[in-house]
Amino acid sequence: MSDPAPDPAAPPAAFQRHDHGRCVASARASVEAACAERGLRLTPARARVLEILLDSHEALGAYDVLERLRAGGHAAQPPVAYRALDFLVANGFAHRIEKLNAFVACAHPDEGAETAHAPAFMICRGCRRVAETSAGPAAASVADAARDLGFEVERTVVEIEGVCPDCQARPSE
Amino acid sequence: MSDPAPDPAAPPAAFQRHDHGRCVASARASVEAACAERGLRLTPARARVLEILLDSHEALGAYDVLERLRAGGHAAQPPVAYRALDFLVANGFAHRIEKLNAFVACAHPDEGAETAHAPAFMICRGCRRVAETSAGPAAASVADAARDLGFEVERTVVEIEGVCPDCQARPSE
DNA sequence: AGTGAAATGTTATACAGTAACAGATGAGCG
DNA sequence: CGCTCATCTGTTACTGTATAACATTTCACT
Ligand SMILES: [Zn+2]
Ligand SMILES: [Zn+2]
Ligand SMILES: [Zn+2]
Ligand SMILES: [Zn+2]
Repeated sequence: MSDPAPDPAAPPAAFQRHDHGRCVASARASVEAACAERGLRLTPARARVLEILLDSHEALGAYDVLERLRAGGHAAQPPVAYRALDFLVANGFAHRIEKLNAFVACAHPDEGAETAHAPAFMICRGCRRVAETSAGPAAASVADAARDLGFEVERTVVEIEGVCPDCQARPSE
Repeated sequence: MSDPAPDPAAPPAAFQRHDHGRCVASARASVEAACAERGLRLTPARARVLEILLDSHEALGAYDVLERLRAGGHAAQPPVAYRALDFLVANGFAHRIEKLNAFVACAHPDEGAETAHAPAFMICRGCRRVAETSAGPAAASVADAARDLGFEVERTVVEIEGVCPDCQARPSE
Protein backbone atom coordinates (compact mmCIF):
# COMPACT_ATOMS: atom_id res chain seq x y z
CA MET A 1 0.00 0.00 0.00
CA SER A 2 3.03 2.28 0.03
CA ASP A 3 3.36 2.61 -3.75
CA PRO A 4 0.70 4.88 -5.18
CA ALA A 5 1.70 4.25 -8.81
CA PRO A 6 2.87 0.65 -9.20
CA ASP A 7 4.95 1.30 -12.31
CA PRO A 8 2.41 0.66 -15.04
CA ALA A 9 4.66 0.67 -18.11
CA ALA A 10 8.05 0.31 -16.44
CA PRO A 11 10.57 -2.19 -17.75
CA PRO A 12 10.66 -5.33 -15.66
CA ALA A 13 13.16 -5.26 -12.84
CA ALA A 14 14.65 -8.72 -13.19
CA PHE A 15 17.22 -7.72 -15.80
CA GLN A 16 17.81 -4.21 -14.43
CA ARG A 17 19.97 -3.06 -11.61
CA HIS A 18 17.47 -2.37 -8.84
CA ASP A 19 17.00 -2.11 -5.10
CA HIS A 20 16.27 -5.76 -4.57
CA GLY A 21 15.67 -5.39 -0.85
CA ARG A 22 12.82 -3.04 -1.61
CA CYS A 23 11.67 -5.31 -4.41
CA VAL A 24 11.41 -8.26 -2.01
CA ALA A 25 9.85 -6.30 0.81
CA SER A 26 7.20 -4.82 -1.42
CA ALA A 27 6.30 -8.14 -3.00
CA ARG A 28 6.03 -9.80 0.37
CA ALA A 29 3.86 -6.99 1.68
CA SER A 30 1.55 -7.31 -1.31
CA VAL A 31 1.19 -11.03 -0.80
CA GLU A 32 0.51 -10.61 2.90
CA ALA A 33 -2.10 -7.99 2.18
CA ALA A 34 -3.75 -10.11 -0.51
CA CYS A 35 -3.89 -13.10 1.84
CA ALA A 36 -5.42 -11.06 4.62
CA GLU A 37 -7.97 -9.63 2.26
CA ARG A 38 -8.94 -12.90 0.62
CA GLY A 39 -8.83 -15.05 3.74
CA LEU A 40 -5.88 -17.12 2.57
CA ARG A 41 -3.48 -18.66 5.03
CA LEU A 42 0.12 -17.67 4.39
CA THR A 43 1.55 -20.38 6.62
CA PRO A 44 5.23 -20.52 7.58
CA ALA A 45 6.05 -23.09 4.92
CA ARG A 46 4.35 -21.05 2.23
CA ALA A 47 5.92 -17.82 3.40
CA ARG A 48 9.32 -19.48 3.45
CA VAL A 49 8.93 -20.78 -0.09
CA LEU A 50 7.79 -17.37 -1.24
CA GLU A 51 10.90 -15.87 0.31
CA ILE A 52 13.06 -18.44 -1.42
CA LEU A 53 11.55 -17.54 -4.77
CA LEU A 54 11.75 -13.82 -4.12
CA ASP A 55 15.36 -14.12 -3.10
CA SER A 56 16.50 -14.16 -6.71
CA HIS A 57 14.85 -13.53 -10.03
CA GLU A 58 15.93 -16.96 -11.21
CA ALA A 59 13.50 -19.71 -11.94
CA LEU A 60 13.89 -22.44 -9.33
CA GLY A 61 12.92 -26.04 -9.75
CA ALA A 62 10.82 -27.61 -7.03
CA TYR A 63 13.87 -29.52 -5.87
CA ASP A 64 15.97 -26.36 -5.73
CA VAL A 65 13.33 -24.92 -3.44
CA LEU A 66 13.34 -28.10 -1.42
CA GLU A 67 17.10 -27.96 -1.03
CA ARG A 68 16.92 -24.40 0.25
CA LEU A 69 14.14 -25.37 2.66
CA ARG A 70 16.36 -28.10 4.01
CA ALA A 71 19.32 -25.75 4.22
CA GLY A 72 17.11 -23.75 6.59
CA GLY A 73 16.83 -26.73 8.93
CA HIS A 74 13.41 -27.80 7.69
CA ALA A 75 13.58 -31.58 7.02
CA ALA A 76 11.13 -31.52 4.15
CA GLN A 77 10.02 -34.06 1.56
CA PRO A 78 9.06 -33.18 -2.04
CA PRO A 79 5.33 -32.74 -1.38
CA VAL A 80 6.13 -29.94 1.04
CA ALA A 81 7.70 -27.90 -1.72
CA TYR A 82 5.06 -28.81 -4.29
CA ARG A 83 2.18 -27.96 -2.00
CA ALA A 84 3.57 -24.56 -1.16
CA LEU A 85 4.33 -23.88 -4.81
CA ASP A 86 0.84 -25.00 -5.83
CA PHE A 87 -0.64 -22.59 -3.32
CA LEU A 88 1.47 -19.70 -4.56
CA VAL A 89 0.72 -20.42 -8.22
CA ALA A 90 -3.01 -20.99 -7.67
CA ASN A 91 -3.29 -17.62 -5.99
CA GLY A 92 -1.18 -15.71 -8.44
CA PHE A 93 1.79 -15.13 -6.12
CA ALA A 94 4.12 -17.17 -8.30
CA HIS A 95 4.19 -18.51 -11.82
CA ARG A 96 5.24 -21.78 -13.28
CA ILE A 97 7.68 -21.55 -16.19
CA GLU A 98 6.69 -24.48 -18.37
CA LYS A 99 9.78 -24.42 -20.47
CA LEU A 100 11.98 -24.95 -17.41
CA ASN A 101 9.71 -26.95 -15.13
CA ALA A 102 10.44 -24.25 -12.63
CA PHE A 103 8.92 -21.41 -10.68
CA VAL A 104 9.34 -17.67 -10.17
CA ALA A 105 7.69 -15.23 -7.80
CA CYS A 106 5.13 -13.04 -9.46
CA ALA A 107 6.20 -9.51 -10.24
CA HIS A 108 2.69 -8.12 -9.73
CA PRO A 109 1.16 -9.99 -6.83
CA ASP A 110 -1.46 -7.28 -6.46
CA GLU A 111 -3.36 -8.08 -9.59
CA GLY A 112 -5.49 -10.92 -8.32
CA ALA A 113 -5.42 -14.67 -8.69
CA GLU A 114 -4.27 -16.74 -11.64
CA THR A 115 -6.22 -15.68 -14.65
CA ALA A 116 -6.40 -12.02 -13.71
CA HIS A 117 -3.34 -10.93 -15.63
CA ALA A 118 -1.85 -12.28 -18.84
CA PRO A 119 1.86 -12.49 -18.27
CA ALA A 120 4.60 -13.18 -20.77
CA PHE A 121 7.99 -14.33 -19.56
CA MET A 122 11.44 -13.58 -20.88
CA ILE A 123 13.70 -16.43 -19.91
CA CYS A 124 17.46 -16.00 -20.09
CA ARG A 125 19.14 -19.26 -20.99
CA GLY A 126 22.41 -17.86 -19.65
CA CYS A 127 21.51 -17.01 -16.08
CA ARG A 128 18.04 -18.54 -15.77
CA ARG A 129 16.61 -15.24 -14.63
CA VAL A 130 13.05 -14.59 -15.68
CA ALA A 131 11.45 -11.21 -16.29
CA GLU A 132 7.70 -10.92 -16.33
CA THR A 133 5.95 -8.56 -18.65
CA SER A 134 2.44 -8.24 -19.96
CA ALA A 135 1.46 -10.29 -22.97
CA GLY A 136 -1.17 -7.63 -23.41
CA PRO A 137 -3.16 -7.17 -26.61
CA ALA A 138 -0.91 -9.52 -28.56
CA ALA A 139 -1.91 -12.55 -26.51
CA ALA A 140 -5.49 -11.33 -26.54
CA SER A 141 -5.55 -11.38 -30.30
CA VAL A 142 -4.27 -14.95 -30.51
CA ALA A 143 -6.82 -15.95 -27.89
CA ASP A 144 -9.58 -14.23 -29.88
CA ALA A 145 -8.55 -16.15 -32.98
CA ALA A 146 -8.78 -19.37 -30.98
CA ARG A 147 -12.24 -18.44 -29.72
CA ASP A 148 -13.33 -17.74 -33.28
CA LEU A 149 -12.56 -21.37 -34.04
CA GLY A 150 -14.87 -22.44 -31.23
CA PHE A 151 -12.06 -23.12 -28.78
CA GLU A 152 -12.79 -22.14 -25.19
CA VAL A 153 -9.66 -20.43 -23.90
CA GLU A 154 -8.75 -20.92 -20.26
CA ARG A 155 -5.08 -20.05 -19.89
CA THR A 156 -2.41 -18.76 -22.20
CA VAL A 157 1.31 -19.38 -21.84
CA VAL A 158 3.75 -17.01 -23.49
CA GLU A 159 7.40 -17.74 -22.87
CA ILE A 160 10.25 -16.10 -24.73
CA GLU A 161 13.62 -17.77 -24.51
CA GLY A 162 16.75 -15.81 -25.24
CA VAL A 163 19.64 -13.94 -23.69
CA CYS A 164 19.33 -11.06 -21.26
CA PRO A 165 21.37 -7.86 -21.61
CA ASP A 166 23.86 -8.84 -18.88
CA CYS A 167 24.52 -12.24 -20.39
CA GLN A 168 24.98 -10.74 -23.87
CA ALA A 169 27.76 -8.62 -22.39
CA ARG A 170 29.50 -11.61 -20.84
CA PRO A 171 32.32 -13.51 -22.63
CA SER A 172 30.55 -16.90 -22.66
CA GLU A 173 28.12 -15.54 -25.19
CA MET B 1 4.21 -31.68 -54.02
CA SER B 2 0.59 -32.53 -54.80
CA ASP B 3 -1.07 -29.59 -53.06
CA PRO B 4 -0.63 -26.38 -55.01
CA ALA B 5 -2.27 -24.18 -52.36
CA PRO B 6 -1.46 -25.54 -48.88
CA ASP B 7 -4.44 -23.92 -47.16
CA PRO B 8 -2.94 -20.60 -46.13
CA ALA B 9 -5.63 -19.28 -43.79
CA ALA B 10 -7.64 -22.45 -43.24
CA PRO B 11 -8.75 -23.45 -39.74
CA PRO B 12 -6.51 -26.11 -38.26
CA ALA B 13 -7.66 -29.64 -38.90
CA ALA B 14 -7.11 -31.17 -35.48
CA PHE B 15 -10.49 -30.09 -34.08
CA GLN B 16 -12.40 -30.44 -37.36
CA ARG B 17 -13.84 -33.48 -38.98
CA HIS B 18 -11.39 -34.20 -41.79
CA ASP B 19 -10.01 -36.91 -44.05
CA HIS B 20 -7.34 -38.05 -41.68
CA GLY B 21 -5.93 -40.62 -44.07
CA ARG B 22 -5.16 -37.83 -46.49
CA CYS B 23 -3.90 -35.67 -43.64
CA VAL B 24 -1.38 -38.35 -42.62
CA ALA B 25 -0.35 -39.23 -46.15
CA SER B 26 0.28 -35.63 -47.09
CA ALA B 27 2.28 -34.91 -43.93
CA ARG B 28 4.41 -37.97 -44.45
CA ALA B 29 5.02 -37.08 -48.08
CA SER B 30 6.11 -33.58 -47.07
CA VAL B 31 8.54 -34.93 -44.52
CA GLU B 32 9.97 -37.44 -46.95
CA ALA B 33 10.41 -34.73 -49.55
CA ALA B 34 12.06 -32.38 -47.06
CA CYS B 35 14.45 -35.10 -45.94
CA ALA B 36 15.42 -35.95 -49.48
CA GLU B 37 15.96 -32.30 -50.28
CA ARG B 38 17.98 -31.49 -47.18
CA GLY B 39 19.97 -34.70 -47.06
CA LEU B 40 18.40 -35.89 -43.80
CA ARG B 41 18.05 -39.56 -43.03
CA LEU B 42 14.50 -40.57 -42.26
CA THR B 43 15.49 -43.91 -40.76
CA PRO B 44 12.91 -46.60 -39.89
CA ALA B 45 12.85 -45.64 -36.22
CA ARG B 46 12.29 -41.97 -37.06
CA ALA B 47 9.68 -42.77 -39.69
CA ARG B 48 7.89 -45.03 -37.23
CA VAL B 49 7.82 -42.36 -34.53
CA LEU B 50 6.56 -39.83 -37.04
CA GLU B 51 3.77 -42.23 -37.95
CA ILE B 52 2.91 -42.71 -34.31
CA LEU B 53 2.62 -38.96 -33.84
CA LEU B 54 0.66 -38.49 -37.04
CA ASP B 55 -1.71 -41.25 -36.10
CA SER B 56 -3.70 -38.95 -33.83
CA HIS B 57 -3.72 -35.23 -33.21
CA GLU B 58 -3.11 -35.88 -29.54
CA ALA B 59 0.05 -34.85 -27.79
CA LEU B 60 2.00 -37.97 -26.83
CA GLY B 61 4.56 -38.20 -24.07
CA ALA B 62 7.89 -39.78 -24.95
CA TYR B 63 6.87 -42.85 -22.97
CA ASP B 64 3.55 -43.08 -24.83
CA VAL B 65 5.54 -43.15 -28.05
CA LEU B 66 7.84 -45.73 -26.56
CA GLU B 67 4.91 -47.91 -25.59
CA ARG B 68 3.55 -47.80 -29.12
CA LEU B 69 6.96 -48.63 -30.52
CA ARG B 70 7.07 -51.64 -28.26
CA ALA B 71 3.55 -52.63 -29.23
CA GLY B 72 4.92 -52.83 -32.77
CA GLY B 73 7.41 -55.47 -31.70
CA HIS B 74 10.31 -53.04 -31.37
CA ALA B 75 11.99 -53.71 -27.99
CA ALA B 76 13.05 -50.14 -27.42
CA GLN B 77 14.52 -48.23 -24.49
CA PRO B 78 13.75 -44.59 -23.68
CA PRO B 79 16.66 -43.09 -25.64
CA VAL B 80 15.25 -44.60 -28.82
CA ALA B 81 12.09 -42.55 -28.47
CA TYR B 82 13.91 -39.42 -27.35
CA ARG B 83 16.40 -39.55 -30.19
CA ALA B 84 13.74 -39.91 -32.83
CA LEU B 85 11.69 -37.13 -31.24
CA ASP B 86 14.73 -34.88 -31.02
CA PHE B 87 15.37 -35.41 -34.71
CA LEU B 88 11.78 -34.61 -35.64
CA VAL B 89 11.66 -31.51 -33.47
CA ALA B 90 15.06 -30.23 -34.55
CA ASN B 91 14.00 -30.42 -38.18
CA GLY B 92 10.56 -28.95 -37.72
CA PHE B 93 8.62 -32.16 -38.34
CA ALA B 94 7.21 -32.21 -34.84
CA HIS B 95 6.78 -29.81 -31.93
CA ARG B 96 7.24 -30.13 -28.24
CA ILE B 97 4.29 -29.01 -26.12
CA GLU B 98 5.95 -27.56 -23.02
CA LYS B 99 2.83 -27.49 -20.97
CA LEU B 100 2.35 -31.25 -21.37
CA ASN B 101 5.93 -32.47 -21.71
CA ALA B 102 4.67 -34.08 -24.88
CA PHE B 103 4.95 -34.01 -28.64
CA VAL B 104 2.78 -33.53 -31.72
CA ALA B 105 3.49 -33.85 -35.41
CA CYS B 106 3.84 -30.53 -37.16
CA ALA B 107 0.88 -29.41 -39.21
CA HIS B 108 3.07 -27.59 -41.74
CA PRO B 109 6.16 -29.71 -42.27
CA ASP B 110 6.89 -27.83 -45.48
CA GLU B 111 7.87 -24.58 -43.87
CA GLY B 112 11.46 -25.37 -42.97
CA ALA B 113 13.29 -26.22 -39.80
CA GLU B 114 12.63 -25.06 -36.28
CA THR B 115 12.61 -21.32 -36.21
CA ALA B 116 11.08 -20.87 -39.65
CA HIS B 117 7.48 -20.57 -38.50
CA ALA B 118 6.06 -19.16 -35.29
CA PRO B 119 3.42 -21.60 -34.16
CA ALA B 120 0.85 -21.23 -31.43
CA PHE B 121 -0.84 -24.29 -30.00
CA MET B 122 -4.36 -24.79 -28.78
CA ILE B 123 -4.33 -27.59 -26.25
CA CYS B 124 -7.58 -29.26 -25.25
CA ARG B 125 -7.46 -30.41 -21.66
CA GLY B 126 -10.36 -32.77 -22.34
CA CYS B 127 -8.98 -34.90 -25.15
CA ARG B 128 -5.35 -33.78 -25.25
CA ARG B 129 -5.62 -32.97 -28.93
CA VAL B 130 -3.50 -30.08 -30.09
CA ALA B 131 -4.21 -27.76 -32.99
CA GLU B 132 -1.44 -25.70 -34.46
CA THR B 133 -2.03 -22.21 -35.71
CA SER B 134 0.17 -19.26 -36.44
CA ALA B 135 1.12 -16.96 -33.61
CA GLY B 136 1.64 -14.41 -36.33
CA PRO B 137 1.95 -10.69 -35.68
CA ALA B 138 0.82 -11.05 -32.09
CA ALA B 139 3.86 -13.05 -31.08
CA ALA B 140 6.02 -10.77 -33.15
CA SER B 141 4.85 -7.74 -31.21
CA VAL B 142 5.64 -9.33 -27.85
CA ALA B 143 9.03 -10.36 -29.20
CA ASP B 144 9.65 -6.80 -30.41
CA ALA B 145 8.80 -5.46 -26.98
CA ALA B 146 11.32 -7.87 -25.50
CA ARG B 147 13.99 -6.76 -27.96
CA ASP B 148 13.30 -3.15 -27.05
CA LEU B 149 14.33 -4.04 -23.52
CA GLY B 150 17.63 -5.35 -24.82
CA PHE B 151 16.61 -8.99 -24.63
CA GLU B 152 17.85 -11.16 -27.47
CA VAL B 153 14.93 -13.34 -28.52
CA GLU B 154 15.67 -16.87 -29.71
CA ARG B 155 12.46 -18.85 -29.44
CA THR B 156 8.90 -18.05 -28.45
CA VAL B 157 6.40 -20.47 -26.99
CA VAL B 158 2.69 -19.73 -27.24
CA GLU B 159 0.37 -22.34 -25.80
CA ILE B 160 -3.32 -21.85 -25.19
CA GLU B 161 -5.01 -24.27 -22.86
CA GLY B 162 -8.75 -24.73 -23.00
CA VAL B 163 -11.53 -26.92 -24.31
CA CYS B 164 -12.06 -27.85 -27.95
CA PRO B 165 -15.48 -27.67 -29.63
CA ASP B 166 -16.06 -31.43 -29.40
CA CYS B 167 -15.25 -31.58 -25.71
CA GLN B 168 -17.48 -28.60 -24.99
CA ALA B 169 -20.34 -30.57 -26.48
CA ARG B 170 -19.63 -33.62 -24.32
CA PRO B 171 -21.39 -34.19 -20.96
CA SER B 172 -18.20 -34.26 -18.82
CA GLU B 173 -17.78 -30.54 -19.45
C1' DA C 1 -14.03 -28.42 24.69
C1' DG C 2 -15.82 -30.41 20.21
C1' DT C 3 -15.93 -30.77 15.27
C1' DG C 4 -14.80 -30.52 10.42
C1' DA C 5 -11.82 -28.51 6.98
C1' DA C 6 -7.42 -27.43 5.75
C1' DA C 7 -2.52 -28.05 6.15
C1' DT C 8 1.48 -31.01 7.13
C1' DG C 9 4.56 -35.17 7.63
C1' DT C 10 6.05 -39.33 5.44
C1' DT C 11 6.57 -43.29 2.50
C1' DA C 12 6.60 -45.01 -1.67
C1' DT C 13 6.19 -44.76 -6.51
C1' DA C 14 5.18 -43.01 -11.14
C1' DC C 15 6.63 -40.24 -14.99
C1' DA C 16 10.27 -37.53 -17.77
C1' DG C 17 14.87 -37.10 -19.48
C1' DT C 18 20.01 -38.04 -20.08
C1' DA C 19 25.06 -39.79 -19.72
C1' DA C 20 27.93 -42.95 -21.37
C1' DC C 21 29.68 -46.51 -24.05
C1' DA C 22 29.52 -50.56 -27.15
C1' DG C 23 28.04 -52.09 -31.53
C1' DA C 24 25.93 -51.61 -36.23
C1' DT C 25 25.22 -49.24 -40.49
C1' DG C 26 26.17 -46.62 -44.44
C1' DA C 27 28.26 -43.19 -47.62
C1' DG C 28 32.69 -41.91 -49.69
C1' DC C 29 37.10 -43.29 -51.36
C1' DG C 30 41.52 -45.45 -52.91
C1' DC D 1 36.39 -54.50 -53.00
C1' DG D 2 37.59 -53.27 -48.31
C1' DC D 3 38.86 -49.30 -45.35
C1' DT D 4 37.28 -45.47 -42.59
C1' DC D 5 34.83 -41.83 -40.51
C1' DA D 6 30.47 -40.22 -39.18
C1' DT D 7 26.06 -41.20 -37.88
C1' DC D 8 22.65 -43.96 -36.02
C1' DT D 9 21.24 -47.71 -32.78
C1' DG D 10 21.11 -50.77 -28.50
C1' DT D 11 21.51 -50.97 -23.70
C1' DT D 12 22.52 -49.99 -18.85
C1' DA D 13 22.14 -47.14 -15.40
C1' DC D 14 21.08 -42.98 -13.53
C1' DT D 15 19.22 -38.03 -12.51
C1' DG D 16 15.41 -35.12 -12.15
C1' DT D 17 10.29 -33.96 -11.86
C1' DA D 18 5.84 -34.91 -9.80
C1' DT D 19 2.07 -37.27 -7.35
C1' DA D 20 -0.80 -40.96 -4.71
C1' DA D 21 -2.07 -42.20 -0.45
C1' DC D 22 -2.64 -42.14 4.33
C1' DA D 23 -1.60 -40.82 9.15
C1' DT D 24 -1.37 -36.74 12.01
C1' DT D 25 -1.65 -32.00 13.34
C1' DT D 26 -3.45 -27.33 13.33
C1' DC D 27 -6.93 -23.99 13.06
C1' DA D 28 -11.40 -21.58 12.63
C1' DC D 29 -15.70 -21.88 14.28
C1' DT D 30 -19.10 -23.33 17.11
ZN1 LIG E 1 14.31 -7.76 -7.33
ZN1 LIG F 1 21.02 -13.71 -18.28
ZN1 LIG G 1 -5.58 -35.44 -39.35
ZN1 LIG H 1 -11.06 -31.88 -26.80
